[in-house]
Amino acid sequence: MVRPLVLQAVKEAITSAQHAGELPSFMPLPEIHIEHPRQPEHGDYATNIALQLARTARMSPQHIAATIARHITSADLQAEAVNGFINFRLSPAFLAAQVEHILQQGERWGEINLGNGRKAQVEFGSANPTGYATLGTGRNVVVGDVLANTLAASGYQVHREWYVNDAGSQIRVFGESVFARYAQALGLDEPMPERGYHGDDVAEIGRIIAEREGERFLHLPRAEAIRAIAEIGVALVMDQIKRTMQRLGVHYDNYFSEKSLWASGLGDQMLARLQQKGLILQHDGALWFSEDGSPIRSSQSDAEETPTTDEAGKRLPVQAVVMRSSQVAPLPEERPTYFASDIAYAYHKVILRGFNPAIYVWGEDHQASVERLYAVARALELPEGSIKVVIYRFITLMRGGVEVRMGKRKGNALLIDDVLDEIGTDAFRYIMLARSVDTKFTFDIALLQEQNEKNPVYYIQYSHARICSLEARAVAEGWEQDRTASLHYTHPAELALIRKLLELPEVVELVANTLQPHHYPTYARDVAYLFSKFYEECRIKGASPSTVFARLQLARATRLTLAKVLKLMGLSAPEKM
RNA sequence: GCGCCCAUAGCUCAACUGGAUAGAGCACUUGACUUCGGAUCAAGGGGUUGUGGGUUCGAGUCCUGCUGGGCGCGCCA
Repeated sequence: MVRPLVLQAVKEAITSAQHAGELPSFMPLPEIHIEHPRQPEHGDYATNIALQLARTARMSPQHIAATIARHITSADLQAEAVNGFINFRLSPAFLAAQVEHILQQGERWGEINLGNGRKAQVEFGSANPTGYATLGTGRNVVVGDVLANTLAASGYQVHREWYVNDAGSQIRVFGESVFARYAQALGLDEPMPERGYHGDDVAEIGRIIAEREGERFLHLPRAEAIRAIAEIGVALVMDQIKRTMQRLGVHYDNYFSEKSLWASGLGDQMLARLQQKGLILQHDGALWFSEDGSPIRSSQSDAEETPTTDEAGKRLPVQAVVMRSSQVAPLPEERPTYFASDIAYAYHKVILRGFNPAIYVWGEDHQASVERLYAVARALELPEGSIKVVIYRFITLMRGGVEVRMGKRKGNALLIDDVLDEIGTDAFRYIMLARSVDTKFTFDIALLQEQNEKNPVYYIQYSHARICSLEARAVAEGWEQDRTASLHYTHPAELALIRKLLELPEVVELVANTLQPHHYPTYARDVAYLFSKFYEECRIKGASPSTVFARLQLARATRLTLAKVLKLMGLSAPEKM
């Protein structure tokens, strides 16, 4: 990576200036930021360190910048002090050497080492197994998958997991819904349950069970039949979800059952541990987790919303139910709350399996759970920073210019499979990635086909295919007469392209640190654009032997870069289109 | 009522986490190949970054008031 080299040069220059008595000693030296200036005439990298030091040094920023710039000795970096900034320009020789470096790295180009081989997990998808995977889950899955790719490219050993919420009353309601559809498929007039799941997917599952299993569940006691059918239904839903994930190009290492946390006894074990710490309290017949053991503030069902902050706006300790009372939940298996399972699950991830970080990808409807999860992490004394939650904003679905409120129970949710039928995996993934997770975006199904043809993903893939074709042609027609010439680049389009290529590891680092994958599409488009410009302005065929070689090498380095960023996004890098 | 998030070009979004003249795509206007893939390239119009204050050398970015929107605050899942 280039950035650390610049950083090192700045540090050395400051030290050198201090030895020369031209700068005072700064105790402590503030963090030095090396950034890419927006304006190309400001160079390849820049730092504002002089502006930051001006106050403590009691010198003008201009003077400090000039002093530091004077002490930059690296031959690769040309330093210039302007307006208190220090701008750096990479020498053409250095840029040429970097092209060779990229080619040497090959498929590993762009990878960095933040993890040192540590185990990391990304848990994503994890939609309730009460229906097929929907559009909202699509955003979750693609974001999670790309974060996993990024950690894998950052020196982590990455584990991908889907959490199957196969416990609780929702499964009973789902079972009742499937049972009704099953009975209807067999010609009976069975009504759907209150708050049932009305989607076509649930109806399909009812039909499948009717076909495979016949009438045998009609002869069982109702509760028993529903339990059995719920189990079969969940399995069928998960089968379909797995097929959808395969279409999306996502490979999970594990599907983790919520129920297993209680079957293994880990759930109760964790509650006992927290109880010993005095953090589990009984209240109105239910068991509560109280972050600091303070009395339960409220549980009155007719009360206003329970405040989460006090009058001064300070966050109140987290309190939440872990075990429902027998009055509310007569069935023992429906007593543990989601939150109770989350406690055991977090422990299982971080302590039993050693994932650090364990990253959760959650929709914005789970934002209230984030503070709770962090409180649990503290209570269980999980290592600081081992739990990280990414919250993404919902997708607004438009049908014919009208907003549609999607709901699994209502049965009007748009399925991933249906969208994939329309536009394919690459376009779908690109759409899901191109926006910051903090932005809610609208998905207009009427404009889908029309907009799909203009999807920037094709522009990026086209560049890749074009380079492949270019290389093949160069070989076939014997363009390269001299493969030993030293690389030399002078054309602005060449230099601009090389500079952009060199940013790849920085982009990987940025995504790894911010957990925001939308930087890849932006970057990939920039690379493709600069390549097109280079391609237009710098002819290869017919140039001098050393130029042909240098430009083909640059094209190859571009292909490696595009292939890598496409791979990070989980997109195909076609050789022909 | 309280909390989290969002508001940037006609539309969809960026802006490397406080830097220098806020950038792309789409749409619109105009131009460019008898040579490497036209799914391309070049040029142009389009902005008081919702709004009022504040912090500082410097704010789309941080704090704060307001406006509009999304989500949440349950012994739902």
